[in-house]
Amino acid sequence: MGSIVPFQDLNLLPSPFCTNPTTTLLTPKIEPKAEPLDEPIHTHQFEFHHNTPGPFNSSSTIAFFPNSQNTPVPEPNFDQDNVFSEYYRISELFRSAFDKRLQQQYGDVEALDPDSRAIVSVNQDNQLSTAVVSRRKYDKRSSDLVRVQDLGMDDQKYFRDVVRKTRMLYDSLRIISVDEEEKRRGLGQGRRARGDLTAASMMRDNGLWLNRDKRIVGPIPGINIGDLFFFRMEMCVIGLHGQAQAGIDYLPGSQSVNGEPIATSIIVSGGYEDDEDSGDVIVYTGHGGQDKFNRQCEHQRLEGGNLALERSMHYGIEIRVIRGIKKYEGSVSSKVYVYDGLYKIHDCWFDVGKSGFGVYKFRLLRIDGQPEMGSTTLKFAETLRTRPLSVRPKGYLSLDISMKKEPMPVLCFNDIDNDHDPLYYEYLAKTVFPSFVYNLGSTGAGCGCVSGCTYGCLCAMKNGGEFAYDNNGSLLRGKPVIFECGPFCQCPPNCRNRVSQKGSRHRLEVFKSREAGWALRSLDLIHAGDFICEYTGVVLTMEQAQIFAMNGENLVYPNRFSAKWAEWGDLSQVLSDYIPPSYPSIPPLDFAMDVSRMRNAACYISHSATPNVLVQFVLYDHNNLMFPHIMLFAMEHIPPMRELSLDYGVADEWTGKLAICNE
DNA sequence: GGTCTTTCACAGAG
DNA sequence: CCTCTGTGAAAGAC
Repeated sequence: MGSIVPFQDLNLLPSPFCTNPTTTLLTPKIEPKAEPLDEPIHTHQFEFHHNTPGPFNSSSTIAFFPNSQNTPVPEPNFDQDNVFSEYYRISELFRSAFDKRLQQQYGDVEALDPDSRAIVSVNQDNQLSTAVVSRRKYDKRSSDLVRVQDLGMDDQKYFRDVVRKTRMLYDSLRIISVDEEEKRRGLGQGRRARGDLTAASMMRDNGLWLNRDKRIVGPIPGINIGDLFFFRMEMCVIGLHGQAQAGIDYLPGSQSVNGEPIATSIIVSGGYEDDEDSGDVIVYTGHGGQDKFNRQCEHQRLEGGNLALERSMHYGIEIRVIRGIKKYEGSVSSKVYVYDGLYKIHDCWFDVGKSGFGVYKFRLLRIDGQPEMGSTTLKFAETLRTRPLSVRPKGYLSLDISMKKEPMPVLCFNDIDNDHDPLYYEYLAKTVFPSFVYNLGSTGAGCGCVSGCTYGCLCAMKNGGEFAYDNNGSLLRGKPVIFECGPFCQCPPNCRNRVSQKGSRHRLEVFKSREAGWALRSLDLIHAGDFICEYTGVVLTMEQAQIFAMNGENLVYPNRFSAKWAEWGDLSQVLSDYIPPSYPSIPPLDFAMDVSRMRNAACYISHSATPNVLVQFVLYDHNNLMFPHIMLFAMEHIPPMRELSLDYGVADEWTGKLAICNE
């Protein structure tokens, strides 16, 4: 049995090597007008073991504070078979044991007197807890304050995947709903649809918002420092910040165990003139006292979020900080939000603001030992894009290894050793297929849209009656293969159905990292669904590939990439009657690619089981289904400077890295 | 449990 | 650039 983690001693940084995840239910049950916690709350700790696989694996420990102070705690007498795998069920169990309100709400819950500190006994078959869960509508946020820490690698991967899929669905819904709206009204007619709001409400109606069954203090599982968001609703959906507009998110006093509000996250967007933001130190202004033009017109009061921040300072509770940055290049919206990590509030005072009215101010200091702030990286990348040598005088081997074969430069950077390897390959901007590929199949079938393609054109029909991309060039729905307009079409080059054939729109950088060898990143932010680049090489038939393989060459086998395209734009989770458009089935791909002499930036992309890049097959310059182009799209918003990764679908022995790049 | 109020949105117009 | 406006939605307060 471990020890309970006192508030003051929290290890705030999940160690990647820690295999013993713990969740602490926080009940800041302090006597009214309590002094700061000089001594840890002394309690026994219960451990609740559960063996079924789930988000918390079998080594998980759930620790919690019993609800009051000094009564002796009986040693828990658990039946080891009473096991629950899902976190929320455990949460419900604790709630039923300690919360009389739940008993009033659900008469059939067998909740004991909270003061007895005994765990409610539950039927062997879990029927009680599932009954509670199914009856409970998660239309309101929970009042359980919880801290999740020390997640093991498996749990981190699990939550990262849940968050990624949720965000992917959100973005698909947002893009598709805007696209449908424009289809209905015509491009540029009237006010643009608020896809950010539509997507959020559809997901809420389907119970797909994350972390509503608990209020998380500290890090959100699956969210890393530096992660980007383009809409406030995006952060609501995953539970990073639950307010659609307000800057301070908090558990209200009316729901708190001791009646005091507790703040959990803030957004620093520059909406208050008295803010001072110097990165590690923030002077944050409380809310209130503004008129509708955001001008301070009266004194602020110590209530709501302001009081919550003060109470969080009192208890030493960490605050998530998200920064909003206006007009960042490449953003699909007017703002970019970046998660910058955890801060603690050190001071709170009432001050006279620039307006002459009284405002509350909070000095926050960033907690040490966290990864670099995402906003710092965003700013760094901004200068790197325009003047790379001013911030990095050493380390650049080339400012464009593509030698202008790509529309954007492909940089090459190494500041850790003398390896110049990427300079020695001929840069291949587009895959070239054997000539017979171009001769097979009907080559004359192009669309005749002389003044640009519209819905219903021949190429749209080939894609199941819709275009594969929206007007920003984002992938709408993944398909077995996408048919872009090509040389047989009459449409102009700016046609919306010619996204991937134009090459990368982002400044890519091949770089050497200590962990993964040569790798790839972007100096521009990449929006989820954006085209990144083609994966090029010299195409070999399988007969040729066998000879190459016998000579020890490592080849790329396109049919091995995991079929992540199927997850992109799959709306079956929110639309029960959603039937994916029917696609022509394509034959299994029967070729390999040699990248030992000619290659582009793509072959430096690292392997990951939770990748941020997906493969989508595309045809445009010929109609041979057996030989599509391998096109790469972003599966999530990728911040500048973050390493790109791809699921090569390779076996375990091929760990971490495509061997061909490190030969 | 409704209804009201507050809120560091968002996009487009001028 | 800025300011302003309409529409909008969540959630806390009462």
